[in-house]
Amino acid sequence: MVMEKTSPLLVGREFVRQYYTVLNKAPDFLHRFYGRNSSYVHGGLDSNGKLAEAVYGQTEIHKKVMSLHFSECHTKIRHVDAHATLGDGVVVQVMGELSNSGQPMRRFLQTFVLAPEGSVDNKFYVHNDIFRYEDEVFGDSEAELEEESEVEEEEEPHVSPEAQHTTTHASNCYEPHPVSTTVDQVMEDPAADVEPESEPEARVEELKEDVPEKIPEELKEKSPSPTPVETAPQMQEPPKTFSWASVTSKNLPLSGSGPSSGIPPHVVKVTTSQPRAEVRSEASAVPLRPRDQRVRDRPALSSRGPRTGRAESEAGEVDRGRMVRYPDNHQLFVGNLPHDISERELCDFFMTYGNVVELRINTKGVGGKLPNFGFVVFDDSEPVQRILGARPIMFRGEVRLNVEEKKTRLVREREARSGASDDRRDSRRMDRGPSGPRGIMGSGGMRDRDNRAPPPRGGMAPRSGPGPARGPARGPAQAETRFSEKRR
DNA sequence: GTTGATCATA
Repeated sequence: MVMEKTSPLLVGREFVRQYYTVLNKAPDFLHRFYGRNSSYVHGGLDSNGKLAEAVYGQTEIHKKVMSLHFSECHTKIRHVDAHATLGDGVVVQVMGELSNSGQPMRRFLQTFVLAPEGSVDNKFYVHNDIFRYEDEVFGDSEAELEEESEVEEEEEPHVSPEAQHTTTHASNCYEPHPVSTTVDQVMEDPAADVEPESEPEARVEELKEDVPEKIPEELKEKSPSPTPVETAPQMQEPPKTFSWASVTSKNLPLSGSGPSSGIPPHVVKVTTSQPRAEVRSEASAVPLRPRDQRVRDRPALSSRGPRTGRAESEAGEVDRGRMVRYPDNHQLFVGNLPHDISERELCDFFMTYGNVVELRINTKGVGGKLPNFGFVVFDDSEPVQRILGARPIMFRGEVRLNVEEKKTRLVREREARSGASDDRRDSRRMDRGPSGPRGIMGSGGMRDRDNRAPPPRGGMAPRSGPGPARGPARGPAQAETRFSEKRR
């Protein structure tokens, strides 16, 4: 399982997040995901009542998109499949429901073929985009509906068992929550005002990665590890900014190349994670090193994970086999857990801070004590820092979780010997202050070349308690946004 | 109250 990072599934999920976010927030930029030879069809019937045909090329796609008048387009993603395909591409199939302009949700099936951008690894653009509404294909007469419903039931078991599990679980931990882009507040970020630029083709390059960046916060979560940025009070604002590009790119080695020149489309970069050394030739992944300079060593991420397994297994297999360990700084020790907590609940809780790659609640103490601590592993150290900085972390609004960066035995011993408490305090102090002298957390590093800094991410605690948390109250909001979809 | 287990090896 695992290796989400490098896997096509990861790529697909990230893409999905970005795509639907753009669709919701800035549909006029949607065309940037495409290239000159891309194909696009988005449901609809032509004058003869037949399914609409595709249009080709970014310019036509842009026109088409505009003609569809996306507005307040909300999407609920029910399932995402992503496989590596020919030419180092990734084929992504999305099943979900979409509502445009306040209309009722309609089920759809959308398939994307993401092709490597070419000049730079890990960058992709949408080469094909096929979207169909279920009702347009199957019809929606009542009779049919009934049948459908029956079918559904039957089918669901089919699909669902797996799909749902995946989703469920996944949705808890890994799945992109349906990007219901309802992000309101969040959007306040500058990004929101994406300037409507025009000339797609012309500017694509510039914008390429911009759009995504500005997008919703959900995407942001993955922002690359923050470059040490001082985050002032703002940090608390909308948290994560991130772009597909950045996300993916965050670990990219090559990212250096800023602009991918030459290629038109809004390119999506994907990151896969792997340790630096591995330059891979294998199918998908490419690991890498974040562009951020602060990256020093990045151990590879491993692929195992308890629950994640399933979800990831679909795609993760590519890298399977490779074992890697998660760096300690990607791991968060969580103590003072309520005894009745489940991994799932914990996962839901921490997902709002970043991508949870693995999570375990220690059950060791079974012999008498109940488990009250666990580890949450993220795909980056940044969420860990943010969490530490957001202490106190209140869970269920009442329990203050004891979150700390995972300590190795050695460290603990050392601390024990030399006044650990002091150390600990110090560390906390530092962590906390986003505004502190060295805000480490931050917003990071998004890669914007334009310097549009992503809004600091900060607010974190999904449910920040009363505490003086430095976490502004936004945390909750954010969390809610995400959770809302997931839970459904 | 409290910091795991896992892989395979030069």
